[in-house]
Amino acid sequence: MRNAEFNKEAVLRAAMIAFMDKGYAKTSMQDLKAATGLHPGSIYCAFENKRGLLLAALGQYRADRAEEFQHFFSAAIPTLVALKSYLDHIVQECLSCEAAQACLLTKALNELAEQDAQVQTILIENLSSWQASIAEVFHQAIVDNELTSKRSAEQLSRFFIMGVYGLRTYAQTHPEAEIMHELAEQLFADLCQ
Amino acid sequence: MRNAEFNKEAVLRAAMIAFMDKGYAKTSMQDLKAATGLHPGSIYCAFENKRGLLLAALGQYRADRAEEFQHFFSAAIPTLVALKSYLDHIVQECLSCEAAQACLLTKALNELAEQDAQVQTILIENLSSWQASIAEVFHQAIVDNELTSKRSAEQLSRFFIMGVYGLRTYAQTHPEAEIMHELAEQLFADLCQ
DNA sequence: CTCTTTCTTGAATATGCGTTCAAGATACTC
DNA sequence: GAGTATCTTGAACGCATATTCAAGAAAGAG
Repeated sequence: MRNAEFNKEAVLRAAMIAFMDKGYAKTSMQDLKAATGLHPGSIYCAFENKRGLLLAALGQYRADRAEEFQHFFSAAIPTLVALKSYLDHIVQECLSCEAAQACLLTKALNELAEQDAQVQTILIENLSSWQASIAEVFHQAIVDNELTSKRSAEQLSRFFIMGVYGLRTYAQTHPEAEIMHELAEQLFADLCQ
Repeated sequence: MRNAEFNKEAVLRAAMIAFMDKGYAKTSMQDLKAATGLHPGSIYCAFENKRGLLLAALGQYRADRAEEFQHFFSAAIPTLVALKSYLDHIVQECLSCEAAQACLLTKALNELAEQDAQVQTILIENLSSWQASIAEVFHQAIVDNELTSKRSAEQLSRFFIMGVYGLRTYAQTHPEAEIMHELAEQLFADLCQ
Protein backbone atom coordinates (compact mmCIF):
# COMPACT_ATOMS: atom_id res chain seq x y z
CA MET A 1 0.00 0.00 0.00
CA ARG A 2 0.93 3.58 -0.48
CA ASN A 3 -1.09 6.75 -0.11
CA ALA A 4 -1.17 9.64 -2.52
CA GLU A 5 1.40 12.31 -1.78
CA PHE A 6 -0.39 15.37 -3.01
CA ASN A 7 -3.07 17.41 -1.27
CA LYS A 8 -6.15 17.17 -3.45
CA GLU A 9 -7.68 20.47 -2.36
CA ALA A 10 -4.44 22.34 -2.94
CA VAL A 11 -4.04 20.78 -6.38
CA LEU A 12 -7.61 21.67 -7.34
CA ARG A 13 -7.20 25.27 -6.15
CA ALA A 14 -4.03 25.59 -8.19
CA ALA A 15 -5.82 24.17 -11.22
CA MET A 16 -8.73 26.57 -10.66
CA ILE A 17 -6.38 29.54 -10.76
CA ALA A 18 -4.62 28.24 -13.86
CA PHE A 19 -7.94 27.77 -15.68
CA MET A 20 -9.15 31.22 -14.61
CA ASP A 21 -5.92 32.77 -15.77
CA LYS A 22 -5.71 31.40 -19.32
CA GLY A 23 -9.05 29.78 -19.91
CA TYR A 24 -9.56 26.04 -20.40
CA ALA A 25 -8.33 25.59 -23.97
CA LYS A 26 -5.19 27.69 -23.63
CA THR A 27 -4.12 26.05 -20.37
CA SER A 28 -1.80 23.25 -21.48
CA MET A 29 -0.87 20.18 -19.49
CA GLN A 30 2.53 21.81 -19.04
CA ASP A 31 0.85 24.80 -17.43
CA LEU A 32 -1.13 22.48 -15.20
CA LYS A 33 1.99 20.56 -14.28
CA ALA A 34 3.72 23.82 -13.33
CA ALA A 35 0.68 25.06 -11.41
CA THR A 36 -0.14 21.89 -9.51
CA GLY A 37 3.28 20.27 -9.23
CA LEU A 38 1.75 17.05 -10.53
CA HIS A 39 3.23 15.28 -13.54
CA PRO A 40 0.89 14.44 -16.42
CA GLY A 41 0.69 10.80 -15.44
CA SER A 42 -0.45 11.65 -11.92
CA ILE A 43 -3.09 14.02 -13.24
CA TYR A 44 -4.42 11.30 -15.54
CA CYS A 45 -4.35 8.77 -12.74
CA ALA A 46 -6.23 11.03 -10.34
CA PHE A 47 -8.65 12.85 -12.66
CA GLU A 48 -8.77 10.73 -15.85
CA ASN A 49 -7.92 13.63 -18.15
CA LYS A 50 -7.74 17.40 -18.51
CA ARG A 51 -11.50 17.76 -18.63
CA GLY A 52 -11.82 15.60 -15.50
CA LEU A 53 -9.47 17.97 -13.72
CA LEU A 54 -11.70 20.87 -14.74
CA LEU A 55 -14.80 19.11 -13.45
CA ALA A 56 -13.08 18.36 -10.13
CA ALA A 57 -11.89 21.98 -9.94
CA LEU A 58 -15.45 23.17 -10.52
CA GLY A 59 -16.56 21.01 -7.59
CA GLN A 60 -13.90 22.49 -5.34
CA TYR A 61 -14.84 25.98 -6.51
CA ARG A 62 -18.44 25.39 -5.54
CA ALA A 63 -17.43 24.19 -2.09
CA ASP A 64 -15.13 27.15 -1.54
CA ARG A 65 -17.77 29.63 -2.66
CA ALA A 66 -20.39 28.05 -0.42
CA GLU A 67 -18.08 28.38 2.56
CA GLU A 68 -17.39 32.02 1.68
CA PHE A 69 -21.12 32.63 1.47
CA GLN A 70 -21.68 31.13 4.92
CA HIS A 71 -18.99 33.36 6.33
CA PHE A 72 -20.89 36.47 5.24
CA PHE A 73 -24.39 35.45 6.25
CA SER A 74 -23.95 33.48 9.46
CA ALA A 75 -22.98 36.43 11.65
CA ALA A 76 -25.65 38.10 13.81
CA ILE A 77 -25.94 41.30 11.80
CA PRO A 78 -28.84 42.72 9.78
CA THR A 79 -29.33 40.76 6.59
CA LEU A 80 -29.06 43.75 4.29
CA VAL A 81 -25.83 44.87 5.93
CA ALA A 82 -24.40 41.42 5.32
CA LEU A 83 -25.59 41.53 1.72
CA LYS A 84 -23.95 44.90 1.16
CA SER A 85 -20.62 43.71 2.52
CA TYR A 86 -20.94 40.58 0.41
CA LEU A 87 -21.42 42.75 -2.67
CA ASP A 88 -18.50 44.97 -1.69
CA HIS A 89 -16.38 41.86 -1.30
CA ILE A 90 -17.22 40.82 -4.84
CA VAL A 91 -16.30 44.27 -6.11
CA GLN A 92 -12.98 44.08 -4.30
CA GLU A 93 -12.37 40.72 -5.93
CA CYS A 94 -13.09 42.16 -9.38
CA LEU A 95 -10.61 44.96 -8.71
CA SER A 96 -7.80 42.74 -7.46
CA CYS A 97 -5.03 41.99 -9.89
CA GLU A 98 -4.79 38.32 -9.09
CA ALA A 99 -5.75 35.65 -11.56
CA ALA A 100 -8.60 34.73 -9.24
CA GLN A 101 -10.31 38.01 -10.05
CA ALA A 102 -12.55 36.18 -12.47
CA CYS A 103 -15.30 33.79 -11.57
CA LEU A 104 -14.48 30.28 -12.74
CA LEU A 105 -18.16 29.55 -13.30
CA THR A 106 -18.85 32.49 -15.62
CA LYS A 107 -15.53 32.00 -17.37
CA ALA A 108 -16.29 28.38 -18.08
CA LEU A 109 -19.85 29.35 -19.02
CA ASN A 110 -18.54 31.66 -21.72
CA GLU A 111 -15.93 29.31 -23.06
CA LEU A 112 -17.42 25.84 -22.77
CA ALA A 113 -21.14 25.80 -22.06
CA GLU A 114 -22.19 25.87 -25.71
CA GLN A 115 -19.82 23.04 -26.61
CA ASP A 116 -20.06 20.72 -23.62
CA ALA A 117 -23.50 19.80 -22.32
CA GLN A 118 -22.23 18.19 -19.11
CA VAL A 119 -20.17 21.22 -18.16
CA GLN A 120 -23.15 23.40 -18.97
CA THR A 121 -25.37 21.36 -16.68
CA ILE A 122 -22.90 21.59 -13.81
CA LEU A 123 -22.49 25.33 -14.26
CA ILE A 124 -26.22 26.01 -14.41
CA GLU A 125 -26.74 23.86 -11.33
CA ASN A 126 -24.01 25.73 -9.43
CA LEU A 127 -25.24 29.16 -10.42
CA SER A 128 -28.85 28.23 -9.69
CA SER A 129 -27.96 27.08 -6.20
CA TRP A 130 -26.14 30.37 -5.66
CA GLN A 131 -29.24 32.21 -6.81
CA ALA A 132 -31.38 30.18 -4.42
CA SER A 133 -29.09 31.17 -1.56
CA ILE A 134 -29.39 34.84 -2.50
CA ALA A 135 -33.18 34.48 -2.72
CA GLU A 136 -33.19 33.13 0.83
CA VAL A 137 -31.26 36.19 1.94
CA PHE A 138 -33.83 38.51 0.39
CA HIS A 139 -36.63 36.44 1.85
CA GLN A 140 -35.09 36.82 5.29
CA ALA A 141 -34.75 40.58 4.81
CA ILE A 142 -38.43 40.81 3.88
CA VAL A 143 -39.53 38.67 6.83
CA ASP A 144 -37.45 40.83 9.17
CA ASN A 145 -39.02 43.98 7.77
CA GLU A 146 -35.65 45.26 6.68
CA LEU A 147 -36.96 45.54 3.17
CA THR A 148 -40.36 46.33 1.68
CA SER A 149 -40.33 45.89 -2.07
CA LYS A 150 -42.93 45.34 -4.75
CA ARG A 151 -40.63 42.65 -6.05
CA SER A 152 -40.48 39.12 -4.72
CA ALA A 153 -37.37 37.64 -3.15
CA GLU A 154 -36.90 35.58 -6.30
CA GLN A 155 -37.13 38.61 -8.56
CA LEU A 156 -34.68 40.49 -6.37
CA SER A 157 -32.25 37.58 -6.38
CA ARG A 158 -32.33 37.36 -10.16
CA PHE A 159 -31.68 41.06 -10.48
CA PHE A 160 -28.86 40.89 -7.93
CA ILE A 161 -27.16 38.09 -9.82
CA MET A 162 -27.62 39.81 -13.15
CA GLY A 163 -25.97 42.83 -11.54
CA VAL A 164 -23.01 40.81 -10.30
CA TYR A 165 -22.55 39.26 -13.75
CA GLY A 166 -22.60 42.77 -15.17
CA LEU A 167 -20.13 44.09 -12.62
CA ARG A 168 -17.72 41.27 -13.38
CA THR A 169 -17.77 41.99 -17.11
CA TYR A 170 -17.64 45.73 -16.57
CA ALA A 171 -14.52 45.37 -14.43
CA GLN A 172 -12.76 43.77 -17.38
CA THR A 173 -13.13 46.97 -19.39
CA HIS A 174 -12.94 49.63 -16.67
CA PRO A 175 -11.29 48.21 -13.55
CA GLU A 176 -11.49 51.53 -11.67
CA ALA A 177 -12.43 51.41 -7.99
CA GLU A 178 -14.52 54.57 -8.04
CA ILE A 179 -16.72 53.50 -10.94
CA MET A 180 -17.09 49.95 -9.70
CA HIS A 181 -18.16 51.05 -6.22
CA GLU A 182 -20.59 53.53 -7.71
CA LEU A 183 -22.17 50.81 -9.84
CA ALA A 184 -22.42 48.47 -6.88
CA GLU A 185 -24.09 51.19 -4.82
CA GLN A 186 -26.57 51.98 -7.58
CA LEU A 187 -27.37 48.29 -7.84
CA PHE A 188 -27.84 47.95 -4.09
CA ALA A 189 -29.97 51.08 -3.92
CA ASP A 190 -32.22 49.84 -6.71
CA LEU A 191 -32.65 46.49 -4.97
CA CYS A 192 -33.66 48.21 -1.71
CA GLN A 193 -36.13 50.38 -3.62
CA MET B 1 -4.25 42.11 -63.05
CA ARG B 2 -6.95 40.22 -61.29
CA ASN B 3 -9.38 41.21 -58.56
CA ALA B 4 -10.18 39.23 -55.46
CA GLU B 5 -13.15 36.92 -55.88
CA PHE B 6 -14.54 36.94 -52.39
CA ASN B 7 -16.73 39.55 -50.71
CA LYS B 8 -14.76 40.83 -47.75
CA GLU B 9 -17.78 41.83 -45.67
CA ALA B 10 -19.46 38.47 -46.19
CA VAL B 11 -16.27 36.64 -45.26
CA LEU B 12 -15.84 38.70 -42.10
CA ARG B 13 -19.44 38.14 -41.05
CA ALA B 14 -19.03 34.41 -41.53
CA ALA B 15 -15.83 34.49 -39.49
CA MET B 16 -17.60 36.52 -36.76
CA ILE B 17 -20.27 33.87 -36.45
CA ALA B 18 -17.71 31.07 -36.38
CA PHE B 19 -15.75 32.78 -33.62
CA MET B 20 -18.91 33.48 -31.63
CA ASP B 21 -19.99 29.89 -31.99
CA LYS B 22 -16.86 28.09 -30.77
CA GLY B 23 -14.67 30.83 -29.38
CA TYR B 24 -11.32 31.87 -30.84
CA ALA B 25 -9.09 29.02 -29.72
CA LYS B 26 -11.47 26.20 -30.62
CA THR B 27 -12.26 27.59 -34.07
CA SER B 28 -9.77 25.83 -36.35
CA MET B 29 -8.65 26.97 -39.77
CA GLN B 30 -10.76 24.13 -41.15
CA ASP B 31 -13.80 25.60 -39.42
CA LEU B 32 -12.95 29.00 -40.86
CA LYS B 33 -12.49 27.50 -44.30
CA ALA B 34 -15.90 25.87 -44.06
CA ALA B 35 -17.52 29.04 -42.73
CA THR B 36 -15.98 31.54 -45.11
CA GLY B 37 -15.41 29.39 -48.19
CA LEU B 38 -11.83 30.65 -48.32
CA HIS B 39 -8.91 28.25 -48.41
CA PRO B 40 -6.18 28.69 -45.79
CA GLY B 41 -3.82 30.30 -48.30
CA SER B 42 -6.36 32.96 -49.19
CA ILE B 43 -7.02 33.74 -45.55
CA TYR B 44 -3.33 34.17 -44.89
CA CYS B 45 -2.95 36.30 -48.01
CA ALA B 46 -5.82 38.59 -47.06
CA PHE B 47 -5.54 38.75 -43.25
CA GLU B 48 -1.98 37.57 -42.48
CA ASN B 49 -3.09 34.91 -40.00
CA LYS B 50 -5.90 33.66 -37.80
CA ARG B 51 -5.47 36.48 -35.34
CA GLY B 52 -5.54 39.01 -38.19
CA LEU B 53 -8.86 37.56 -39.30
CA LEU B 54 -10.20 38.02 -35.79
CA LEU B 55 -9.05 41.64 -35.70
CA ALA B 56 -10.68 42.31 -39.07
CA ALA B 57 -13.86 40.58 -37.88
CA LEU B 58 -13.88 42.77 -34.78
CA GLY B 59 -13.71 45.83 -37.03
CA GLN B 60 -16.64 44.60 -39.09
CA TYR B 61 -18.56 43.81 -35.92
CA ARG B 62 -18.04 47.34 -34.68
CA ALA B 63 -19.31 48.80 -37.96
CA ASP B 64 -22.35 46.52 -38.00
CA ARG B 65 -23.21 47.36 -34.40
CA ALA B 66 -22.86 51.08 -35.06
CA GLU B 67 -25.26 50.82 -37.98
CA GLU B 68 -27.73 48.88 -35.86
CA PHE B 69 -27.50 51.57 -33.19
CA GLN B 70 -28.23 54.31 -35.72
CA HIS B 71 -31.28 52.40 -36.89
CA PHE B 72 -32.79 52.54 -33.40
CA PHE B 73 -32.00 56.12 -32.51
CA SER B 74 -32.40 58.04 -35.75
CA ALA B 75 -36.19 57.75 -35.96
CA ALA B 76 -38.34 60.65 -34.75
CA ILE B 77 -39.67 58.96 -31.63
CA PRO B 78 -39.15 59.78 -27.94
CA THR B 79 -35.64 58.88 -26.86
CA LEU B 80 -36.70 56.64 -23.99
CA VAL B 81 -39.07 54.73 -26.25
CA ALA B 82 -36.21 54.12 -28.63
CA LEU B 83 -33.99 53.03 -25.76
CA LYS B 84 -36.60 50.57 -24.54
CA SER B 85 -37.00 48.99 -27.95
CA TYR B 86 -33.20 48.85 -28.26
CA LEU B 87 -33.05 46.98 -24.95
CA ASP B 88 -35.86 44.66 -26.03
CA HIS B 89 -33.97 43.96 -29.23
CA ILE B 90 -30.92 42.92 -27.22
CA VAL B 91 -33.06 40.61 -25.09
CA GLN B 92 -34.52 39.05 -28.23
CA GLU B 93 -30.99 38.49 -29.50
CA CYS B 94 -30.01 36.78 -26.24
CA LEU B 95 -33.01 34.49 -26.55
CA SER B 96 -32.46 33.51 -30.16
CA CYS B 97 -30.90 30.15 -30.77
CA GLU B 98 -28.50 31.32 -33.46
CA ALA B 99 -24.78 31.37 -32.92
CA ALA B 100 -24.93 35.16 -33.13
CA GLN B 101 -26.78 35.24 -29.83
CA ALA B 102 -23.54 36.12 -28.11
CA CYS B 103 -21.73 39.42 -28.35
CA LEU B 104 -18.39 38.98 -30.08
CA LEU B 105 -16.88 41.77 -27.99
CA THR B 106 -17.74 40.29 -24.61
CA LYS B 107 -16.87 36.81 -25.79
CA ALA B 108 -13.44 37.92 -26.93
CA LEU B 109 -13.09 39.97 -23.74
CA ASN B 110 -13.55 36.85 -21.65
CA GLU B 111 -11.32 34.62 -23.71
CA LEU B 112 -8.50 36.83 -24.93
CA ALA B 113 -8.29 40.19 -23.18
CA GLU B 114 -6.04 38.98 -20.39
CA GLN B 115 -3.64 37.31 -22.80
CA ASP B 116 -3.51 39.73 -25.72
CA ALA B 117 -2.96 43.41 -24.97
CA GLN B 118 -3.80 44.58 -28.49
CA VAL B 119 -7.09 42.73 -28.58
CA GLN B 120 -7.86 44.09 -25.12
CA THR B 121 -7.22 47.64 -26.31
CA ILE B 122 -9.49 47.23 -29.32
CA LEU B 123 -12.26 45.72 -27.21
CA ILE B 124 -12.10 48.43 -24.56
CA GLU B 125 -12.11 51.08 -27.26
CA ASN B 126 -15.16 49.53 -28.93
CA LEU B 127 -17.09 49.08 -25.71
CA SER B 128 -16.19 52.60 -24.55
CA SER B 129 -17.48 54.12 -27.75
CA TRP B 130 -20.69 52.16 -27.32
CA GLN B 131 -20.99 53.50 -23.79
CA ALA B 132 -20.43 57.04 -25.07
CA SER B 133 -23.28 56.57 -27.54
CA ILE B 134 -25.57 55.37 -24.78
CA ALA B 135 -24.55 58.33 -22.62
CA GLU B 136 -25.56 60.65 -25.45
CA VAL B 137 -28.96 58.98 -25.54
CA PHE B 138 -29.47 59.57 -21.82
CA HIS B 139 -28.24 63.13 -22.20
CA GLN B 140 -30.82 63.72 -24.90
CA ALA B 141 -33.56 62.25 -22.73
CA ILE B 142 -32.60 64.58 -19.89
CA VAL B 143 -32.46 67.61 -22.18
CA ASP B 144 -35.88 66.73 -23.57
CA ASN B 145 -37.33 66.42 -20.06
CA GLU B 146 -38.24 62.81 -20.71
CA LEU B 147 -36.18 61.83 -17.71
CA THR B 148 -35.38 63.50 -14.41
CA SER B 149 -32.84 61.53 -12.44
CA LYS B 150 -30.40 62.25 -9.64
CA ARG B 151 -27.89 60.36 -11.74
CA SER B 152 -25.88 61.86 -14.58
CA ALA B 153 -26.12 60.61 -18.15
CA GLU B 154 -22.71 59.02 -17.72
CA GLN B 155 -23.76 57.19 -14.55
CA LEU B 156 -26.92 55.99 -16.24
CA SER B 157 -25.02 54.79 -19.29
CA ARG B 158 -22.59 52.81 -17.15
CA PHE B 159 -25.46 51.18 -15.29
CA PHE B 160 -27.27 50.42 -18.53
CA ILE B 161 -24.22 48.71 -19.97
CA MET B 162 -23.56 46.80 -16.80
CA GLY B 163 -27.16 45.63 -17.03
CA VAL B 164 -26.75 44.49 -20.63
CA TYR B 165 -23.59 42.58 -19.73
CA GLY B 166 -25.52 40.95 -16.91
CA LEU B 167 -28.47 40.09 -19.13
CA ARG B 168 -26.17 38.45 -21.66
CA THR B 169 -24.55 36.25 -19.05
CA TYR B 170 -27.86 35.52 -17.36
CA ALA B 171 -29.33 34.33 -20.65
CA GLN B 172 -26.64 31.67 -20.85
CA THR B 173 -27.92 30.06 -17.65
CA HIS B 174 -31.66 30.74 -17.90
CA PRO B 175 -32.64 31.53 -21.48
CA GLU B 176 -36.33 31.91 -20.63
CA ALA B 177 -38.25 34.72 -22.29
CA GLU B 178 -40.38 35.57 -19.28
CA ILE B 179 -37.48 35.97 -16.88
CA MET B 180 -35.33 37.84 -19.37
CA HIS B 181 -38.07 40.34 -20.17
CA GLU B 182 -38.77 40.83 -16.48
CA LEU B 183 -35.12 41.57 -15.81
CA ALA B 184 -34.96 44.00 -18.71
CA GLU B 185 -38.04 45.79 -17.43
CA GLN B 186 -36.66 46.03 -13.91
CA LEU B 187 -33.45 47.44 -15.34
CA PHE B 188 -35.28 49.97 -17.45
CA ALA B 189 -37.54 50.99 -14.57
CA ASP B 190 -34.53 51.53 -12.30
CA LEU B 191 -32.85 53.68 -14.92
CA CYS B 192 -35.96 55.85 -15.27
CA GLN B 193 -36.16 56.22 -11.50
C1' DC C 1 -5.07 36.01 -78.81
C1' DT C 2 -1.14 36.33 -75.76
C1' DC C 3 1.27 37.89 -72.00
C1' DT C 4 1.58 39.12 -67.37
C1' DT C 5 0.06 39.90 -63.00
C1' DT C 6 -2.56 38.43 -59.25
C1' DC C 7 -5.38 35.32 -56.91
C1' DT C 8 -6.51 30.55 -55.62
C1' DT C 9 -5.53 25.97 -54.30
C1' DG C 10 -4.45 22.14 -51.17
C1' DA C 11 -0.78 19.26 -50.09
C1' DA C 12 3.36 19.57 -47.17
C1' DT C 13 5.67 21.21 -42.89
C1' DA C 14 6.74 21.90 -38.33
C1' DT C 15 5.17 22.54 -33.94
C1' DG C 16 2.62 21.77 -29.82
C1' DC C 17 -0.88 19.34 -27.80
C1' DG C 18 -3.37 15.66 -24.85
C1' DT C 19 -2.55 11.17 -23.67
C1' DT C 20 -0.24 6.70 -22.63
C1' DC C 21 2.79 3.47 -20.43
C1' DA C 22 6.55 0.97 -18.58
C1' DA C 23 10.21 1.63 -15.40
C1' DG C 24 11.44 3.37 -10.95
C1' DA C 25 10.37 5.04 -6.22
C1' DT C 26 7.96 4.81 -1.99
C1' DA C 27 5.39 3.43 2.00
C1' DC C 28 2.69 0.12 4.12
C1' DT C 29 2.01 -5.04 5.68
C1' DC C 30 3.39 -9.18 7.78
C1' DG D 1 13.57 -6.61 6.58
C1' DA D 2 11.50 -8.62 2.62
C1' DG D 3 7.56 -8.40 -0.28
C1' DT D 4 4.01 -6.05 -2.48
C1' DA D 5 0.79 -2.91 -3.88
C1' DT D 6 0.36 1.68 -5.26
C1' DC D 7 1.96 5.99 -6.66
C1' DT D 8 5.19 8.86 -9.37
C1' DT D 9 7.94 9.91 -13.22
C1' DG D 10 9.02 11.66 -17.82
C1' DA D 11 9.99 10.09 -22.23
C1' DA D 12 7.43 8.58 -26.29
C1' DC D 13 3.27 8.48 -29.26
C1' DG D 14 -0.16 9.89 -32.39
C1' DC D 15 -2.92 13.48 -33.64
C1' DA D 16 -4.51 18.02 -34.79
C1' DT D 17 -3.17 22.39 -35.50
C1' DA D 18 -1.54 27.01 -37.67
C1' DT D 19 1.20 28.19 -41.30
C1' DT D 20 3.79 27.99 -45.76
C1' DC D 21 4.60 27.59 -50.63
C1' DA D 22 4.90 26.28 -55.30
C1' DA D 23 1.97 25.01 -58.95
C1' DG D 24 -2.25 26.07 -61.36
C1' DA D 25 -6.23 29.15 -62.71
C1' DA D 26 -8.24 33.33 -64.04
C1' DA D 27 -8.79 38.06 -65.35
C1' DG D 28 -7.28 42.25 -67.32
C1' DA D 29 -3.85 44.87 -70.75
C1' DG D 30 -2.09 45.56 -75.19
